[in-house]
Amino acid sequence: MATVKSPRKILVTSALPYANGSIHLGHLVEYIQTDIWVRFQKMQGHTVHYVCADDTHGTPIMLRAEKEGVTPEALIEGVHKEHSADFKEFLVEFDHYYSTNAPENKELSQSIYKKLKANGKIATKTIEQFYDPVKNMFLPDRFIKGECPKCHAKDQYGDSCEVCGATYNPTELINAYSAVSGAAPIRKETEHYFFKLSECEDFLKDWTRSGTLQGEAANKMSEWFENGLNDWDISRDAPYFGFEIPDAPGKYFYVWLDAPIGYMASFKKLCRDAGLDFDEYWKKDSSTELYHFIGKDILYFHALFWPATLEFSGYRKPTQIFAHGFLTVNGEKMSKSRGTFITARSYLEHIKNPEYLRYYYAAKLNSSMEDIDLSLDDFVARVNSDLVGKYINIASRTAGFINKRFDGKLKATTKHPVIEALKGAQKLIAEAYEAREYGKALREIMRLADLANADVAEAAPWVKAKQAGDLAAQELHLDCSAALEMFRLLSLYLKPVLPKLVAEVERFLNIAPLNWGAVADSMTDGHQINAYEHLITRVDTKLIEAMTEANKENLTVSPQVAAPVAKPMATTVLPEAEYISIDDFTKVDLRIAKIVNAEHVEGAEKLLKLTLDIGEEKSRQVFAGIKSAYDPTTLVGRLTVMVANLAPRKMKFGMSEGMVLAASDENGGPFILSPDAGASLGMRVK
RNA sequence: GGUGAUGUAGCUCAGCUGGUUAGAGCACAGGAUUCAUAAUCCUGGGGUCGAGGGUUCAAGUCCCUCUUUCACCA
Repeated sequence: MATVKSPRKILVTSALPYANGSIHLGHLVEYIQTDIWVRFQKMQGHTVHYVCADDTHGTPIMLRAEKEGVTPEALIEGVHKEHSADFKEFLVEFDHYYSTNAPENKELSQSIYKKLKANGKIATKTIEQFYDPVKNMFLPDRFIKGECPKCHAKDQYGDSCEVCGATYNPTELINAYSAVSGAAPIRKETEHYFFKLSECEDFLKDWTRSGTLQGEAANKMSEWFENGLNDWDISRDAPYFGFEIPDAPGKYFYVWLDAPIGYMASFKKLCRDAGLDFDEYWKKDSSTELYHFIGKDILYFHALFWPATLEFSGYRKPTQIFAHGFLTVNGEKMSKSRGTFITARSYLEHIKNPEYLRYYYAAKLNSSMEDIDLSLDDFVARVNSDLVGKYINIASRTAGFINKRFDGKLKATTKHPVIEALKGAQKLIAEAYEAREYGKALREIMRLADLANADVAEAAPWVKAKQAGDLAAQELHLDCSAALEMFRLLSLYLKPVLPKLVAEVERFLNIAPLNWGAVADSMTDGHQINAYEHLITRVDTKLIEAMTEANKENLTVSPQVAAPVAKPMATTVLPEAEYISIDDFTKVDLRIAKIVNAEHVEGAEKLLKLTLDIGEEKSRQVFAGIKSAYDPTTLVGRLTVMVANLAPRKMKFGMSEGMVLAASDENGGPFILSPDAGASLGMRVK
């Protein structure tokens, strides 16, 4: 498969970034992963088109534009420029980078919709939704805020609580308000359009089994199948920034309907500009290949809606979906407070060289959906040791002899064991790239670089350089030429990852742009190279520190916009309406309880079963969500505080007759309470 | 709550369909070398492979239970 037989025709996409924010290090995992694959395929001599676009529609864009006092079109145009510049600097080389807000996309979206409708795959249904009576618009869940029904944290989103992690429906929020106008939302009926995904189950099950998905993704799919497929709501009511649905005034396509069609639209524009045949790539029985690189979070859209949409509107389906995991930084979710929420721009400003990051990501990437970790210490160590210490060092330590002693002319090398080993690794490396096992490819390449360095050490050119005589000179010439030939091959193998650096290597070695076929070549007798100038510098740890510091500062600076609102919250007392009376408080019967037994609950992840004695005839059984912090055996015998008059509640594992109190926040806990010495079981807490 | 992943040396990770004394890079220690932006080479220490059961002649690798971290769904 590796070397060119008949060239393949391949269309590749990366997921469309939303035009509502900047590209950050997490996004870049995917674009770098895709770009490496595309460059590798192009080096193989295949015909590859790599397209992408900004995802520009939806309520968040509309509202943000409004807030900034610009049109949505102006907003997305600015973001498009910013995104394009970021990608370019990270050497992500799209053949076309478009926008979903483009005529081609409108045309395709509407015609696909019409075909789905003609195929009986569209239904309408009247549903009830939240509506902002002041702003006169329907509200997505994310734009409804209120008090969490579980922990009563304020200002939580309509779908889940960021403080306690509870999930719920917007209807359950206490004192719900619209994040847009602040008004209390009302319920209102509206007619929506649905794609009948429920009718596509058989097709999708077949498609899933056809080798289009990674094993883990297929597992995920079967989980979804078990739950049953629901019809997909594809319409939104005006006002909405997007495309209108044909013959449905005031109804717009939901952003996720036209986003993947944006892949087609971007390619369509490329076809028009470059004279390619759109239908050859998208017609139902196309023999070309189509690959989508995505994050695992959007597998649902790409593995269910998207193939079904294509199938029932008469297009080809993706050859494969390549899902990757998320990025963590230093083992944790990217965090603004820790300074690890790093934008592409911020990286460029501080670290400058994008190829360090490309190399590090490549070293960590494989074909699975596992998350990958950017460990900043490891990043510095790895880049410095692999790239500077091993790879570039080979040229750096031998080129000087060639230039000084031999006028920059090489000696052809024959039958050198290390060069043979390097050439012999071609297949393994190509297979690893093809399978998106970049980590494996780079491990092999670095093993070969070690071999090259060991060979130079054994040849000891610096010894021969001091010896007199033709023989020593000839050997010196040969040894250093061989080292540079090794360097040429290593450069070739690294080129998909480090295109810019290798372009400089090509200039230094004075050779044509390397492609995979050049593995078989060698630099010939008398080949003239250029003077060596050092090609790469080490990463300085200080730059990393400066970057994380700067990103921390960003956070403390930017909230100033919100500060006038936020500040009074912290300093002023609660408004009177929030007070409770002493009577309210005394309704809560708090008691000192003795934990007489505590045990694990089979099948429960968070719960412990406690038996509490508060001096009643019968002890109480209480389930408490404290398993993560307490070993049951250490709890037995100690005193704590319980709510004795909480209504008993039936839980999956039995009745819970009360509640123990515990403190926690995002930094830790839960911590249960203990009374001071002297308190005894059954005492009332008041 | 359910589901899918995940846990291997100080750090970051390899270990395919179970098979000799568990590997790499970095870090660390000792030695060599000085061509190379302190890079390179050789040698070495270091792991009850998350925990406990089980299957097997044989398990990091298969099965069960528990546990860590992460994600998705409701």
